[in-house]
Amino acid sequence: MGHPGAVLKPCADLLALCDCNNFFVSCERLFRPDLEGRPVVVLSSNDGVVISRSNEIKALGVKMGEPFFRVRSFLERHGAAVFSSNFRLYEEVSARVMASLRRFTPSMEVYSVDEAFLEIPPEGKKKPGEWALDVRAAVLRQTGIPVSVGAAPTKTAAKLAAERAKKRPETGGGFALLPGDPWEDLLGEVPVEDVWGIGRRWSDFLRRRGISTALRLRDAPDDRLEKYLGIRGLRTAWELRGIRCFPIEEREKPQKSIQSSRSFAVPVRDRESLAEAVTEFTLTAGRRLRSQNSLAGSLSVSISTSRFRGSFFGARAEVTLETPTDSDITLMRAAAGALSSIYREGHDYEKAEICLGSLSSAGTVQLRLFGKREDRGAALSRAADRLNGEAGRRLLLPAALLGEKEWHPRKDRHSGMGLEDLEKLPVISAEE
DNA sequence: TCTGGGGTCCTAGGACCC
DNA sequence: TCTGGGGTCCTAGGACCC
Repeated sequence: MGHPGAVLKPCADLLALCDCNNFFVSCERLFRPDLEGRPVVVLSSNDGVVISRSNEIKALGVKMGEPFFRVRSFLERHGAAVFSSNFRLYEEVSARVMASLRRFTPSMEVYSVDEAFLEIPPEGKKKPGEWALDVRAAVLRQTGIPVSVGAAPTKTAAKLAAERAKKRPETGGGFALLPGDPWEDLLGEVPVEDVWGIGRRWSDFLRRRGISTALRLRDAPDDRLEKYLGIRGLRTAWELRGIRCFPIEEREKPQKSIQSSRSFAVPVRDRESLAEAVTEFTLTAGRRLRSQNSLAGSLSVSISTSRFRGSFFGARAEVTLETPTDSDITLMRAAAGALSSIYREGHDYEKAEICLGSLSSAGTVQLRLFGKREDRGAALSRAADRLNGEAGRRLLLPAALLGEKEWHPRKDRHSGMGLEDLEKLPVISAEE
């Protein structure tokens, strides 16, 4: 014992993971009930790779992250519906799912756009399996999104429970994994690489040492785990023993860094286009910076050519800002300076990225340090946020960014749907 | 022709200070 | 010319996640 930082707390409490099934696909199906039962995929930016798959697609053997060009004709042959990603829609639907979940729990952590950990309330602890099914039914009724709910003493175990609920129709989409025999049985069936927190490198390493299942990971010696996988790996094993090491973190913490990047639809050679892209990404990051009420203390710009063709060139420059800021004008100026310090002619650039770092709270103290000019820039940026927010698109922007750009990511198969488009909503008759 | 975008945490090693 | 221990902070890189 004596592992500092690991919270040794016997599992009197139960928590649950609620995981939306095939989330992006399910969002697209909200507007296209005719796609129920049909193969559907959603593609990444630039229609590059498959990032969400319906069950029918999974059954056809199409993998997550598969480049679209490689499966395109295969998908056509099978009559699959293909969508470009529409993150604005997915975020709106996500907010509704989370609101629906909050009614079931005193404490909840939004873990990702399609997942949340919930503390199970006292009444749910008596029959956690039934409680899980209730949650699933309510979310489906209220939002139209199918979810899987797994209940267990720890997050790592709840992940396994939710996976079981998703994969086995007989569970009805809800499953409770409680210490005892079923616990051992299930852990024995789960490949070690399917455990939350065990990725490619670690599972290869573990398998080479005969640790091929979640059960074997649970029973591996602490000193070896800590030596080879570090504290995170050790905690994962403890969680499989039913000891809670990763608590539910209810309070939403502000992000510590904010990045914005895109691959270009076509290679970019000239400095001007690259500068446009960097400016656009800076505006995107700036808006998110202000929305979480932070100031950036540093900013970095990276540019690179394709990883897949020709000889690779990449460069990165980081600048420390004189004063932490949330002014687009200051950020854009810094980004332009960083870009010109790394730009080299003669390369086919495929991607640019900007990252805001050293974030601090835009609260009390720093504001007094601001000079007048900085104040104006920040105020202007916030006014733009307000206008653009109300319009639902970018109305106010630098002239250089007006119009369609060749490098803008392709979205040939965008559904164009949003929850605010009432006229576009399909009319369906549903039985409750 | 065509291969995503956005995060977090941990650790090792170097710089620097006493 | 050779030579110590210990602490802190920072950064880069690696691992993981969705």
